[in-house]
Amino acid sequence: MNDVKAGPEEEWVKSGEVRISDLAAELGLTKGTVSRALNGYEDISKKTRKRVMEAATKRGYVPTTQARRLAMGLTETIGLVLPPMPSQPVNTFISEFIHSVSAALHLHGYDLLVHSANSEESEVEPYRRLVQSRKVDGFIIFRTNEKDPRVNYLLNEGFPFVTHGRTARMAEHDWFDIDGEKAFRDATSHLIKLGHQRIGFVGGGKEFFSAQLRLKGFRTMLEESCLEKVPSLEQPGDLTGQGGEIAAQNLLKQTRPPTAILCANDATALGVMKAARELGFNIPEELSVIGYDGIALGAYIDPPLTTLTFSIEESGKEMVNLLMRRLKSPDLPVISKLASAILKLRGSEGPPSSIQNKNMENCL
Amino acid sequence: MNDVKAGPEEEWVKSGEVRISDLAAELGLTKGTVSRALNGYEDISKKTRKRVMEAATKRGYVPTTQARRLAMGLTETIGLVLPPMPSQPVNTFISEFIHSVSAALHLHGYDLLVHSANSEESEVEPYRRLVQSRKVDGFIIFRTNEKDPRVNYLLNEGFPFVTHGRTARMAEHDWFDIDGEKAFRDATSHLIKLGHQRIGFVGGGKEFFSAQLRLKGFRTMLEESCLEKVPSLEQPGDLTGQGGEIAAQNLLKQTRPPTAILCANDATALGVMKAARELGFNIPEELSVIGYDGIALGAYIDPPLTTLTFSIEESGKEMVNLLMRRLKSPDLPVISKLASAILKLRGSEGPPSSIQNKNMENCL
DNA sequence: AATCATTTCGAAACCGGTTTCGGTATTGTT
DNA sequence: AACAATACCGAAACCGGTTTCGAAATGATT
Repeated sequence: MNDVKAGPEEEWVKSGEVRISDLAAELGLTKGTVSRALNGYEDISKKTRKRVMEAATKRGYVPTTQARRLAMGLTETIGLVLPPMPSQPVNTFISEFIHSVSAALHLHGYDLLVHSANSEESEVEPYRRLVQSRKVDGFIIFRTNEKDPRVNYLLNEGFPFVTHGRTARMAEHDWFDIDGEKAFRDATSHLIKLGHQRIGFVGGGKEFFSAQLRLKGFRTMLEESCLEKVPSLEQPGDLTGQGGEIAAQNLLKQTRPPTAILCANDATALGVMKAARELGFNIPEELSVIGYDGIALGAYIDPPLTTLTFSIEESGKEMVNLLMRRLKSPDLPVISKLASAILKLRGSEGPPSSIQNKNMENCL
Repeated sequence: MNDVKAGPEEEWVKSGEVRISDLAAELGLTKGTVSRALNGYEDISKKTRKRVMEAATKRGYVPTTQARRLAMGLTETIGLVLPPMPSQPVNTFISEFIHSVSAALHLHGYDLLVHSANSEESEVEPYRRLVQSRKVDGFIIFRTNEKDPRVNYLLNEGFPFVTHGRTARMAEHDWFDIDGEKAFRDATSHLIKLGHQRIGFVGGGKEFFSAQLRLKGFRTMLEESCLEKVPSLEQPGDLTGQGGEIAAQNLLKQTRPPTAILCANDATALGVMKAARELGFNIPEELSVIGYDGIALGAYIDPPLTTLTFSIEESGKEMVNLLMRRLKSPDLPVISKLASAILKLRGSEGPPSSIQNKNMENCL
């Protein structure tokens, strides 16, 4: 019954004011004992444990996070570094991803620290800072490059992390990814079955591993279907709408333009559609377009954009699971998980206007 | 030169391994002295300060954040709680906002803790938890309601925060907002100048203060222009595409449909455009549509969506400034900042097909 | 009843910093 | 040269928890 603080009785109602030493003094115990009682140690009698618990809830005791973490030598925090924002952000992926990662982390008692990279400094600098100041226990990395400096740094440092996307060193770290190769095989196959024979592809930057894999899926399916690979039908892009416009112009101004265009993402597809409209191509009658990402906005445009979609929520959850496993037992072998995208038909694709009905069932 | 740790010389290369006590021992000083030297106290001689600094950089010493924060009694962290995700997020606001807030906080040495609210529990629960566990020093709140439980809780608790958006208690807390009323006056005025006389409005939920203010701006300008207020032309919405579709159907199936529709946000506008297409209205010839938010994708649809836009980056910066000011001097009077949106003409509006050329210059 | 095993808790070290206080050593003054 | 003032640094408390260790109290065993 020592005075917690000079003041009226209601003082204790205010949250965040009672410390473990207050509880201990009030109960006539030491703070060590109170701590163990609260944390379920076996060497506390049922009776005193009950006393402690009741006092704790009554007084609204919540341990001070900073102190707990310092004592336990962990931060219970995961870092997520946002890449520099594109001038025209087109995708809601990031916010959905943050949302799901944060929710999943919360189930494990972890917090999410979001840091933004400014474009002037090196890509790994934010990671280095967070590691050195010991602000996080691990990282969630997304939008990996094939040769990823962030991955190199963290591997070298022996610091836990999981990537969304594969890298050249994927055998050395946990990762989660969408099977973009299969996705684009599926989409290509779908177009071929519709009767398309000249299919264009607008890719992403060479640095994005995922974009490369999507291209690979496209090529693979062309080959399996005995369609010749036409280099001029493969256009580079940059995963933006503008890039899509330019690429579409390159494709559609050719003497024999493609009857369908596959795009490495939805932003690109929107640019392609815009350019196609301006060049007088009707979609989907004269040109089929398929994107990748499943952005919700795609359902509202005319025609609605057919796209490859996947669950961002699942991505977040799975990545958190991988990371938690790694934090608990750092020496387990690396594992990975590949999820698949599904083709969401919405209307921007259809059979080509003039179906040249070659027999394509057997290749030779 | 006592052994820092048994091991080879390279041990110190690994980051995050050297503590202040290591430095102190190496220099023959106490850790208190080292700390003061590093933090610019005046009672340290130039010579030893230099010695300490050099040793610190040489050994790559970075103070452990948790310990610093515990000792100093602050978290240097700001909390941002994400509202439950809509099933069809169409807006990139959140990710841009997080990005700018995070970057601005970083300039002040603060971190951003992102927490996601799950929809089952009370809206204030995440805030309560973060306050009680002392994980943050303040909050950034966005998407305020007129009567906002979060604001009530934090005001009652005396905990620092800034809102993006006004509330019923805006006189009691710092806030930043976009002048949605003026924005919608401008947009309405623009439509009236184009010759529109029957203008529809699709609002947001009644709980969103901002949506109410936008409606108010719409009504004000109608009144100033001597256009009669037609209740059936004001439709409620929910800030989603679906809500926009339904509202548009209600508007366009009327015997005298509006020639233009103002939407409380871009998602709504997309739904309106979709419904209009399906009902056979050409945009902008037969129906003008204007949205609010300035989403980048609006530029890629057909026709490109005219919208009211504002700088999300500025919003983030300003809010951080307000919050930092509050943290530094808690007793300063509350201040607020109102920024304005600008009308970005992209093509989804134009003069009505049949201009009834009433003289509207003078009201009476 | 003496001995041993268990249960239960207190004492104290520790996590890695910051900050206050006081004591030398040095400088300045006359 | 004696004394006061100042510069500089060490010692120790502190932030608020966790965890180890050992001792006292209790219970079980023979």
